[in-house]
Amino acid sequence: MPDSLKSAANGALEPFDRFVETILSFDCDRATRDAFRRLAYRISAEPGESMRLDDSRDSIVFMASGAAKLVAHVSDDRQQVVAFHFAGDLVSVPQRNAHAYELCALTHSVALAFPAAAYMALADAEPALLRTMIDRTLLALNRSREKSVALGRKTAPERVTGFIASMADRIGTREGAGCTIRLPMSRRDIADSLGLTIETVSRQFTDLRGEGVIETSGRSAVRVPNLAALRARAAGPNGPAD
Amino acid sequence: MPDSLKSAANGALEPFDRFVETILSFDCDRATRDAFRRLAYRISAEPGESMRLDDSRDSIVFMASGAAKLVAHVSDDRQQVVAFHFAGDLVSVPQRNAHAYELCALTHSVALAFPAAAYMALADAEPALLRTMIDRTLLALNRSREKSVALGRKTAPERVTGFIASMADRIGTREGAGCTIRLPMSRRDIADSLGLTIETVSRQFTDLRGEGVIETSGRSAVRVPNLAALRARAAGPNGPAD
DNA sequence: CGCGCACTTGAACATGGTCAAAGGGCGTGG
DNA sequence: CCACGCCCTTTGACCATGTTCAAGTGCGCG
Repeated sequence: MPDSLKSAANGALEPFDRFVETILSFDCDRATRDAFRRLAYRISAEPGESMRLDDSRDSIVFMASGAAKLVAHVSDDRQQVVAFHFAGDLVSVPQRNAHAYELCALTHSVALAFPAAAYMALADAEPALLRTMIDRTLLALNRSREKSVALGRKTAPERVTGFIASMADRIGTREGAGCTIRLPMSRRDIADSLGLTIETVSRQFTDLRGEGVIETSGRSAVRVPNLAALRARAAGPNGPAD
Repeated sequence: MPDSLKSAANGALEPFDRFVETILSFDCDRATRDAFRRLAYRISAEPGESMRLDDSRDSIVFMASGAAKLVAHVSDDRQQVVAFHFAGDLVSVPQRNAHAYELCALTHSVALAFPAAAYMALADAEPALLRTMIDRTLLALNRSREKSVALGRKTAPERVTGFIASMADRIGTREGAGCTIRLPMSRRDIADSLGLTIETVSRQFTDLRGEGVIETSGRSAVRVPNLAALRARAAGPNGPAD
């Protein structure tokens, strides 16, 4: 498949153009932009495929299109999805150390990868970009903290409800008081993200369906008739924590 | 207690001097340094006390001395310790939103707090500082991800062993192949950090003691005769994940 | 020195996991 | 276009890890 066709599917934009538009959206001088272009390498991956990164050093990955999961491998039969990422996201993937991290495509994805050290060296010349990096890293940190709270202190029903609410915010399409979501990840991915098993996730979906909080059609489509009702359930039986 | 005495206990260094030494350790011009000094407000807290931050906006807190826990409150009877922080750490504390976050002293602590937005505005003039901020935020992100892995996919024995190994690295004093740790946090704090109950944590300590992996004296002193043996246990029965 | 609170220990219980099997979406090939 | 079949998902029954509830122990502060 020629690149021209692929970029047409992505809104007629080359991955690097999308990167410039999303990340270098300040007054970035031409030389710097070209330096980033030379540093970047293009990655595309099909569903289930791992994004081939240089795992001998930290990487920074810009998701030009698609959806991916960042997975930490604990042992052969245990893995934890640390985060989900979608088009426009900037993902920091650490060099393999204590746990092996892997960025794995959920749908057909195109991304740009950079060696983190060289990327940061370039960014040093552009304070505006450094600010963007901080803001995005802080966003990732806050999401990660919220995940810790869920994994450490929430029940299975709360985790699943919270997950659906979060996906509604990130990739749902609003419809009045409700929302429709096309989930790109499998029940296993959801389970590995929430620290549960596929069976438990499935049972929670069934319960939510029974209570009319969600409707499903097929494996991936979820409709939330009333977002407020969903969020109320996600906070637990006592309501919001303040 | 006059400030002069307190700073003497902290190695004869005022909190702000410690901040300059640790964070503004690049060639920072005088005007900027003074601007940071005017922006900072000094906080000191005794064990169990919450650090009084302006919770209407994000804060950046520099721990000049002591130890603290960053706690997310889920409901009255459920809380999650999101991170522990020690002298020299820079903590990003979000404005209260979904969950109420609180930075709470474990030992007598002195800190400098800044409104995050104003702090970042000042930092914009100093790329070297922005880099420091990114590096430290990434460190926090990686620690948070590792916590997610532990909370989502590790057993109680693995979590407790991993916790002790982590504390050995951060605040332990090496002694040949071993290490001695003075834990500033209670069993409850450990439990709230690991997503367990105090009883489970206590039982794990008892087991580790029985197997000779740790020795304890009093409530807070832990000696690890062999750090390698501890780390081997922390990785789980299958050994490291690669 | 003695009191209180943190910690430890024990026994019953529950949430979610494991094991097993049936059902159904969705891609493939006819 | 429809039928087949794989594999993801759902459902059910049993089980285990960690929680809950309850009682005892001892560290450390006043």
